[in-house]
Amino acid sequence: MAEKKRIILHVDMDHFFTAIEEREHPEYRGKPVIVGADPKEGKGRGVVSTCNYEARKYGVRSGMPISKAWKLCQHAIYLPVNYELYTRVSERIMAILRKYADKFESWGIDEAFLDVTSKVKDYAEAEALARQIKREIIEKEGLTCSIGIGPNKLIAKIASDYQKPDGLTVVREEEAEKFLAPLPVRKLLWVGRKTEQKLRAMGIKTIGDLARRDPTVLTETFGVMGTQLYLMAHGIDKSEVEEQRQIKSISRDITFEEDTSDFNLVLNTLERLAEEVHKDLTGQQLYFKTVTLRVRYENFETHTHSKTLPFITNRLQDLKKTAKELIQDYLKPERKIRLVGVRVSNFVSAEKQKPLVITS
DNA sequence: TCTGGGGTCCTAGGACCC
DNA sequence: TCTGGGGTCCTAGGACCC
Repeated sequence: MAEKKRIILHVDMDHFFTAIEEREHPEYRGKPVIVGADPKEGKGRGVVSTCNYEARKYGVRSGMPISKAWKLCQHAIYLPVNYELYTRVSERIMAILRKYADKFESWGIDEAFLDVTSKVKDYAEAEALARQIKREIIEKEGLTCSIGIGPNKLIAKIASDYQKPDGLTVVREEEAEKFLAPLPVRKLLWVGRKTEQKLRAMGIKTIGDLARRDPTVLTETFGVMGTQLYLMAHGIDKSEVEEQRQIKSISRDITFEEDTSDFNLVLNTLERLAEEVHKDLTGQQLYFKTVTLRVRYENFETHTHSKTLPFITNRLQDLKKTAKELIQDYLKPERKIRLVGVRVSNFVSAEKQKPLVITS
């Protein structure tokens, strides 16, 4: 017997951070709200994390430098990012979503994929299920979301973005190519600014343009990504909704308030970051082999330098010592530093490697 | 446009081993 | 002595996601 066709939902919370802030502070409603870096009267560093729809009317967008947001909308309510709060809300919402799915995959703090294949018999039932999910999130959390329904993750994701906020878009398998064709290539997963530019140079603007291209040419130009692009343009995506993804790395980095050539400050900051990474690491009961240091100079030139140890460890002293060794080459009096960061990776199961483990 | 922070995946070159 | 091929690991950089 043939496999039952999958039905996948993608749930995307509407302007999540600002929606939570508005819920906590009803007096903000109807006003432009921007969550992100401190604008400091237009001199602030960093970017907009999320903005509500009132702020978007002024041209403010997430990812935009906060100094530009300030120019566009000085009278907005500017708030710092309260991750602890958003994480708590996110965990409750994910718990709601999880129970509706055969397979569940969270995607960042405010999105999730649900494979509901065995829960519904057709798209009409899937739509009813989506309405029920939206109702429950409104009732329990007072927040709206947009949901896309499709035969795979790609279509579901693009569909959830199609009508916002509080949207619900259903795209059946037989409608998929027609639905995608007029959309700009940028809507596809993994097509960012650079790939969009490269495609545009080839005369490809819409997903339909892409679908008509010779797949071998795409593969020659983009490698593995080219094959993927061709399949996506035809609405094909075989990737599964994956329950638990394994952690591959843990990192912390920080941009200084001002670019600095104070190497004591840089080293002390690096120690602090190493301690935070270590705290996470022990919380997850992981052992690492590789340490990567990241430095960004004032001109935004960014370098990484990494070292793989000949043993696996979870010791803070190994992390600190290696990070400090790795940064030495980058401490140059004439080059001011904008950012430092440290990452651990190459995790090895402690069980398997017992004879080599060094513990504190 | 003067560009955060936490992640994943891919590529390409070189070292090293058989 | 001037030279293969396959496999794996490491390193640095870059694109992309939220």
